[in-house]
Amino acid sequence: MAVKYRDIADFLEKEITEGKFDETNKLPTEEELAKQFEVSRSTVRKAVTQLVNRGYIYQVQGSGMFLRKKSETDYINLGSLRGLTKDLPAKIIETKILELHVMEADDELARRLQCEQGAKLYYTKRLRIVNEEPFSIEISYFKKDIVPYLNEEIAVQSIYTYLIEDLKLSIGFADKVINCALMDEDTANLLQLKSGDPGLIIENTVSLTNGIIFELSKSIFHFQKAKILNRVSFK
Amino acid sequence: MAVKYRDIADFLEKEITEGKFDETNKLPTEEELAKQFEVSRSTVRKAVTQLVNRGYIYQVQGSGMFLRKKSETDYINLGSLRGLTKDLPAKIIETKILELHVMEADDELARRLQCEQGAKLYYTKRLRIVNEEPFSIEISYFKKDIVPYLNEEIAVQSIYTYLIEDLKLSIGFADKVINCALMDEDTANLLQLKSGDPGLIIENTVSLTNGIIFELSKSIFHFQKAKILNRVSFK
DNA sequence: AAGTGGTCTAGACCACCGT
DNA sequence: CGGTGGTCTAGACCACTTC
Repeated sequence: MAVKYRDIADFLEKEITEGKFDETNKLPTEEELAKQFEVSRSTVRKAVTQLVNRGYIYQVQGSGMFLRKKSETDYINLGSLRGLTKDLPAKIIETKILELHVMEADDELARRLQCEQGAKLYYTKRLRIVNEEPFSIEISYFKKDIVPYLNEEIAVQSIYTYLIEDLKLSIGFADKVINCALMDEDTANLLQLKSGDPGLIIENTVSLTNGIIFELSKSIFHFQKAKILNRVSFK
Repeated sequence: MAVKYRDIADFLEKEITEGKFDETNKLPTEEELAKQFEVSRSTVRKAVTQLVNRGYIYQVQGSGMFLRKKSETDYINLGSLRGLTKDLPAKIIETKILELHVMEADDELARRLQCEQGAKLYYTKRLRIVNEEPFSIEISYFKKDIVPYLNEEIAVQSIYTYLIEDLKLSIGFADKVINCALMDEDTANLLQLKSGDPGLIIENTVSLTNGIIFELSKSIFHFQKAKILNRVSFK
């Protein structure tokens, strides 16, 4: 059930964000952590690797494990599944459902979702509002055979929390394409911008751990309000 | 010197990109690879993890290791250090040096580079040209105590190749912030766009493995020509 | 020289997929 | 049930930093 290295990583992540190591700016040694959690050094190293990949720490051979500078909040985190609520914890997030219904995949959608033409999909278009100002528009398509049910109550909150905790889906990987384009009038109006203003766009193709694509989404962000953060480790 | 798991990862990466596994769409089992490379299964798993993180494959417990759909070329790869030449292999890349000189860090730069005010920096501003059309403008600051020498000949080619292969720097991690903003007239002109057109921007703070920041950069991309790709694995 | 992370091994056992 | 990836251990030795 519980996996040790992930538990340890989550535990340490919490300690880090709570500032437990801020004085020294350093984590205990691997050996000390192994003793503390009563696991082998290999398991500690696996946990620590998670923290490196999540962007919290870096390791220096011969020296130790150090905290990375805390990232400012208010960035959209590209490398996580967490969604706006967690990315912008200090803000008030609201969601307005503009559309939500079942439809059939056309040519294009079938190709991009790797499914049959005519396959049933949930379609939703949502307006995300941050601190009472329009922030982004999110258009998503979910394969209905994988996400058999979706309603407004769920879509107003975090769809991903529902997918993971209720439907027990295990998300495997995603392709994210980021670009910038001029918006049409409808989109601009929703974001309280002018037709012809640009939007910052993330297109997302998400697969389960077994490799099956289950979601396609397109998020259009208010270009003056959204910044995307990506923390990379090379190793 | 050579590290086994990295050699194996690089070797397999090459085989994958050359299409060696395209028929089956599947890699050999971990055990088979261990036998082939004459290493332990743990070492194979470490190599394979690299390929997962690089976005080439995904693993399914109980089933095997499968190729991810090849990403279209023509995307800027966010997760790598490779630079335009490798990201856009089918294109002709040219670089025009607009500025290159040593300067001193002001307040703001000192803060962002975590160095003394007045510390010497290399400053360079380059125009990147793809298939004979302006593609992006890249402004970089390098700490001179870490990058003691830089000239036009180097800056016209891949600065990172120089840093890694000649200066033997080992890059540790980076913070990348992506956003979209309207360009001033100078920048727009360089990209053959109109003042007020948007630019797709990546701001990059790069550290060595020992945690010391050595570069700050800002790349402004032609909004109609650039797309950024990020492949994420959740595990 | 001592401390600390990095690589690698050999092996045990578990969890999941497909037949 | 056999095949294959996932977790975990105990220990050896190496590479780098720090003093």
